[in-house]
Amino acid sequence: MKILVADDDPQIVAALRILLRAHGYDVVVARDGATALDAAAHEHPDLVLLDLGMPGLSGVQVIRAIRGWSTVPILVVSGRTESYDKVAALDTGADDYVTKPFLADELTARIRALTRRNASGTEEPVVLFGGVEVDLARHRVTRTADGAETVVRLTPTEWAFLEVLVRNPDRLVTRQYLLDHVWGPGHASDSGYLRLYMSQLRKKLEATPSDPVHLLTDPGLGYRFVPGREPAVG
Amino acid sequence: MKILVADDDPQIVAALRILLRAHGYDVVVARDGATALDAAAHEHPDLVLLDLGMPGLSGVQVIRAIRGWSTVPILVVSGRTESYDKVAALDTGADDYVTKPFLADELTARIRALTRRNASGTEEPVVLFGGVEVDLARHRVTRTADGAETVVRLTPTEWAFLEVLVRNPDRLVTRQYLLDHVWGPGHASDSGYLRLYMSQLRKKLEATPSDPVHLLTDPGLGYRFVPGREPAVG
DNA sequence: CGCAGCCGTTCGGATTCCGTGAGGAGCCGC
DNA sequence: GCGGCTCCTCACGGAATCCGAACGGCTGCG
Repeated sequence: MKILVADDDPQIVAALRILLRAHGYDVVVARDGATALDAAAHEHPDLVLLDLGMPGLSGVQVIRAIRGWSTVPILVVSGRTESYDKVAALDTGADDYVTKPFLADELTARIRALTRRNASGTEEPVVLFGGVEVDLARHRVTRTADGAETVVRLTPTEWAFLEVLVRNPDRLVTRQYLLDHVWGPGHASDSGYLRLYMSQLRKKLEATPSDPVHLLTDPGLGYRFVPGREPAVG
Repeated sequence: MKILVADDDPQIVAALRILLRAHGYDVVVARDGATALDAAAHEHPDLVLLDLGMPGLSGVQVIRAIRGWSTVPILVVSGRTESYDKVAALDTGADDYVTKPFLADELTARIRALTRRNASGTEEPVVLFGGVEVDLARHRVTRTADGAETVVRLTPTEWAFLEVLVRNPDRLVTRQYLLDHVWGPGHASDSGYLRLYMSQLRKKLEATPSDPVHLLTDPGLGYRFVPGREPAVG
C-alpha cells in the first residue's frame, strides 16, 4: 500500500510520514502541486493525501488534473473549514475531506475506509489491443510492431479522443458524447473534427489504417473501440 | 438514485427528506435498526444514511449486518464526536462519518462523492430471443446461428426501429408511434417505409424471414415484438 | 370468379455520410 | 521575430443509406 502525501509543511509531512509508516504504508512526498501531479502519475499510489494550501497550483486544480486520468482515492486535508471549500473539493473529485487539526486515529480509519474498496476492485489502468498498449495512468501509448516497441506520440486532442473511446470498451460512443467530452459542452458543430482525428488515430494505432480492427465506425451513429478477441468462444 | 435514511429523530428525518428530495433523490425512511436492515435488503438503495443512535441494534451492528451481503455506500451521521466512535464505524464498513450538527451543503457533497463511483456501473438491459441478443447499452446486436456468433450490422434507421419494438415487448406498437419515434414527429406519411424496414429487420434477425416468430404484424394496426420463452442455451 | 385492400419484397436514383489530403490560423518556446 | 507544433476549415472521391415506386401474393367480399 503506497500513499502519496502532498503537503508543503515540513512538520506535518514528518508527522504523517511517521504515522503512516507505523501503520505499514509506503510514503511518497510531494511539496507542491506540480510535483504532486508528477508523483501521482509515476508512483502509482493507492491513495493521495492532499493538502489544499500548497504553493503553485490550487488544490482544486490538482484534484481535477488527477481525476483526468486516474480514479485513485483522494483524501483532502485542509485548514479551511468553510463548507464552500469542502463542497468544491468533493465535487471536483475528492473522496473525503478532513479539517486540521485532526486526530491520527480518525485519519487512519478514513484511509482504511477509502482503500478498502479499491482493494477488492483491482482496476487495471492499462488497455491492450493488437500490439498497442494504452497506459491511462501514465498518459502513454506504446506500440509493438515487428518485434520493436516504440512510443506513440499523441497530441492532447488525440489523447482525449482515444481516452474516451478506451474508457467505453465495446460500446458505441455517440458523436455528441465525443464532442462533449473532448471539446467540452457547447461544441455541437460536428463539422468534421471527429472524422479527422479518428483518421489520425487509426494511422498511428491500427496495423492497417484503411481496414481498422479496433477503432471502428458505426455509420450514422458514432465510433466504437473493440479491444479484441475474447477468450470465450461461441 | 435512492437513499435510505435510517434515523429515529422525526425532525431530522423530515429535514433530510426535504433536503434530499430537493436534490433529486428518492428517499426511503427507517426508524430503527431492524427496519433499516429490512429496507436495505428490499429497497436496493444507492446509499444508506445511517444514524448511530437508533433504538434496538447498535449502529455498528447495523453496519456489520449490511456489509454481510451488500457493498452499498454507508454514510454515518452521528452526534458522537469521539474518535473512537468514528474509527469503530469506519472500520466496521462505513464509508464516511459526519458529526451533528452538519451543514446541508457538505452532506450533499459527501453523498455525491460516495455515489459517484457506483454511478458508472449502470445496468445494461439485454434482450434475448431466438438466437439473437440485443444489447441496448452497447448498441449491439449479435446473432447465434449454427453455433457461430456473429455481429449483425444495422443501419441507424434499422436500429431505431428495432429499439422501439424491443422496448415495448409483447405490446402492439402503432404505425403512428413508430413513425413518431423513428422518423420524428411530423412524418405522418406512411408511404411504405415501415414495411420496408420491417422486411430488412426480419431478413437480418429472423431464422425464417418469410415466417417470422418474434417480429410480428398486427394487420391494419402496426407491429409487435414477442420475445418468446428462451430456454437456457450455451 | 373478379376485385380491392393490405402486406412483403425488389430495384434504383438522390442524398447523406465517411475517410483523407492540403493548407491557413493560433500558440509556445527560443 | 521565428520555427515548430497543434488545431481546425475546406474540398473531393467513394461508399452506404434512405426512400420513392412498382410488382406479386394473400385474404375477404360481392
